[in-house]
Amino acid sequence: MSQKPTQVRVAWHCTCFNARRAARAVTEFYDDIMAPSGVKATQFTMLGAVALMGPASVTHLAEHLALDRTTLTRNLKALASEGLVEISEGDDRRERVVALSDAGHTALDRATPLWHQAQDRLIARFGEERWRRMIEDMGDLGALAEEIGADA
Amino acid sequence: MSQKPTQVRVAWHCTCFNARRAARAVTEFYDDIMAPSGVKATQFTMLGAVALMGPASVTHLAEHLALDRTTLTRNLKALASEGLVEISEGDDRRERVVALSDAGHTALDRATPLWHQAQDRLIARFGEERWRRMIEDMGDLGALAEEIGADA
DNA sequence: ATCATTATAGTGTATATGCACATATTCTCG
DNA sequence: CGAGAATATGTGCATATACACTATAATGAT
Repeated sequence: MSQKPTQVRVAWHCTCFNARRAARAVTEFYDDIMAPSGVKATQFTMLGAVALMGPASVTHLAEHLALDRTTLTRNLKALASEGLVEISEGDDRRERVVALSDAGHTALDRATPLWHQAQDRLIARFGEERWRRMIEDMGDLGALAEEIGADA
Repeated sequence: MSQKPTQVRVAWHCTCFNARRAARAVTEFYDDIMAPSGVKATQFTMLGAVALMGPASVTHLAEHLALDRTTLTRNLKALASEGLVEISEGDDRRERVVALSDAGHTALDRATPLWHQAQDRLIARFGEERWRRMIEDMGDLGALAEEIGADA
C-alpha cells in the first residue's frame, strides 16, 4: 500500500500518457465536428500534405508528416480506394507518386471549414496565447523525442 | 498555387496533427528505452493504473485512463494472455474485475526504472519548468476536448 | 412479480501505428 | 558492363484506437 501514492504520480505525470491522452481526445473532438465532410482528422492532414507538396513520393510525404513510411502507405490506401488521391509510378520506377484527385480537392474544400470550426472552438476555450505556446511546445517535444531517440 | 502557403499553415498549426505527432514520437522514444523490460509504454500505463486502482472493473479503468472502454478490453487481453493481469468476475456478474498478477507486479517493477530513465532524459533536454507547464497544458487540452466534445 | 430501463461488457469492422523482413530499382565503382 | 551498395516501396504481424451493435445482468416502477 505504501507505494501506491508514488505510483499514482508516476502514471499521471508520464509524458507519454499525457501526450497520447491529449491526442486521443483531440482527435475525437475534430473527428466529430468534421464527420459531415466524410473526412477524418487524420485523413484531412494527409490530404493537406499531398495538396501542399504536390505530387510527391510516399517517403517524402512520410518525412513531412513525421509518420512511419509504412503507416502512410496503408493510410493512403484508404484514400486511394475512395478516389481522393491517385497513386502512380514516377520516373524513378521505385517511387510511387501521390497526387490529389479532383474528388480529393473537393473533399479537402468541403472539410476545411469544419476543420476551422473545430480549431477555432478549441482555441477560443483554451486561450489563444496559451494555445500558441502549447502548439510550439508539442512541436518541440515531437522533434526532441525523434532527435534524442535517434542518438541512442 | 496561390492557396498553398495558406494550406501549409493550416496543416502545421492543426492542434490534432501536432498532438498526434507528439504522441507518436514520444511513444516511440519511451518504447525504445523500455524495450528491455518487455513492457511497452502503453502497457506500462495500463499496468500502473491497475496497480493504482487495485482490482477494478474495465469501465472504471477506462474512465481513469480516459480511454475508450472497448479499446481497453482488447488491450487488456494482451496483458492477460501474457499473464500480467488477471480478469475475473465480480460480485456484480456483469462486471469483469481486473487485477495485477505477481508476474504483473514483477514486470511493473522491472519497467519502472527504465520509464524513469526515459522520463528524466526527456525532461532534462526539454527543461524542467517548461516540461511541467506542458504536461499541465496537455492535460487541460485533453480534458477540454472531452468536455466540449460532450456538449456538442 | 413483471417488465421497462439502465449498467456492464464483448464483437465486428475499420483506421492508425510501427517493426522486421522481402522486393524491386537505381547508383557506384572497379 | 556487372556486382554490390543504396534507395523506395510493400507485406506480415502485432498493438492501439473507437464506433455501432449485441448480449447479459441488475434495478426500479407499478
